Amino acid sequence: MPHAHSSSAASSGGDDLGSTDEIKVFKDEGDGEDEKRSSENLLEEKSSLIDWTESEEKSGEPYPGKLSVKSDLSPVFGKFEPHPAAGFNMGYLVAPYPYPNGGAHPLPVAMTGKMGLPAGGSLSLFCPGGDLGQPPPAHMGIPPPYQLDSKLAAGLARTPMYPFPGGTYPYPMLSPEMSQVAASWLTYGHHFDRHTPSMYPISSAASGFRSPYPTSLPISSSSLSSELYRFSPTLGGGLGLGLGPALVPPPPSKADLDSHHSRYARSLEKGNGGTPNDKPSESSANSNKEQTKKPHIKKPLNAFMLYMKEMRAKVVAECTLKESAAINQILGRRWHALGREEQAKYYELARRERQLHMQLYPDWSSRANTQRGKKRKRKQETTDGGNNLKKCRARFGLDQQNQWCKPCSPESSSVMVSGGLGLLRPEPATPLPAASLVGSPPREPTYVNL
DNA sequence: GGACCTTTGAAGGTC
DNA sequence: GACCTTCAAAGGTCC
Repeated sequence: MPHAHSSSAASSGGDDLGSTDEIKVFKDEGDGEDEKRSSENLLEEKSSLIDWTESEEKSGEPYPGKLSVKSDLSPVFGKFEPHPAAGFNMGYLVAPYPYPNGGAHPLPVAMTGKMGLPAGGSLSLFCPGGDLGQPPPAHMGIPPPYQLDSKLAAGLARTPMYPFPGGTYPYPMLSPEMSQVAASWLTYGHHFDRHTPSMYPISSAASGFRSPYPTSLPISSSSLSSELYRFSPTLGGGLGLGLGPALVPPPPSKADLDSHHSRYARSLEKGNGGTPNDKPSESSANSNKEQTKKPHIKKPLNAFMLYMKEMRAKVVAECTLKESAAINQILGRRWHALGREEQAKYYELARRERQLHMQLYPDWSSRANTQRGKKRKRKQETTDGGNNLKKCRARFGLDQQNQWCKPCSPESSSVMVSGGLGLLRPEPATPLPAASLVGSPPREPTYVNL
């Protein structure tokens, strides 16, 4: 069976930064030795980065690591080198890293941009008056660099699911304390994150990778070596990038990883139909039982998820919001407002997450993950009014009820328009008539042409 | 307790 | 190749 990651990535063109070529490099240059490179080596290199990060903070010296900016991408992908970008920690980048075009990304970058703030430091784009108070740009997003041109040419955009009628955002405005927080961000500049107290039990050895993210998951070397260990950007995939709790664990020992890998390899082999060495006497019932016990290896986080993980806490504090749906919409806008280079950092991080995930779980596939997942989200769209009500309201918003399907229309049903879904925005002053509604709405495309 | 909401992106399946 | 579906995170809400 071909490798799920490399095959799909190569066939689909990859997700970022010209990964098609990169994957090709990965496969072509892999003489076996590099591909067998163990994760503990990676983690050791992370440790060196940690050490360097701490020293850099004192001396201001650039990362003296193995990699320099090269026009050739192969070192990054093919050999999984400790990338200087791994020093991108707590809101500042510590070294240049290569881009597909061979160029170097000058770093550090302005943190106002990283935070989705205007370069001038104005608070106008904060959620109370900026993020949500302005209509989304015609071009909602900055696609990954590898597809930027094509998407721009296509004029693709995503329609927001949470409309804010009248260009106003109904959530509480920036509180005084949060104004201070916001101001402190601007004041602290590119090291703003280090002022955010970490809630993680980070060892002193890893303290160079401070994390602003709260977590309830105590991370220890023992937990890493347990069966409960699962891939997460916060657990080992982060390369110490400061994007979440998973990115800042103390490196597990070699024994831990050996044990972990071997157990997982066996687990995954069984889960994927077994190996020639599997005992044929194993009953299907036992197999199913074991399967249910297998830890769920989650997908590596994509660029936006990494961005959300990093920025969520700030948005929550800034907007005094807790509803993730609303927060995610804010983050979605901020994501689109990010500069191309800023986004590229997250695409780079996401790529590394996937690379590490591939190395840790070479037999993992999203397909198997879906089949064996604990939950199955997002029921298929049904024709019942209740479900469509949620869909239409969420999809089009209360100010675009003319686009609701007939069952959802307030004129054709007795369903209350306001109330019910707590996440929905307040009813507009003058609801649009539910005219020209015929049948159910078409399945919404992810993007719409403008 | 679990589905749902919301966001973007990755991956895999289908046609 | 286009399109569709699911799942990653997150926490409030609803059933």
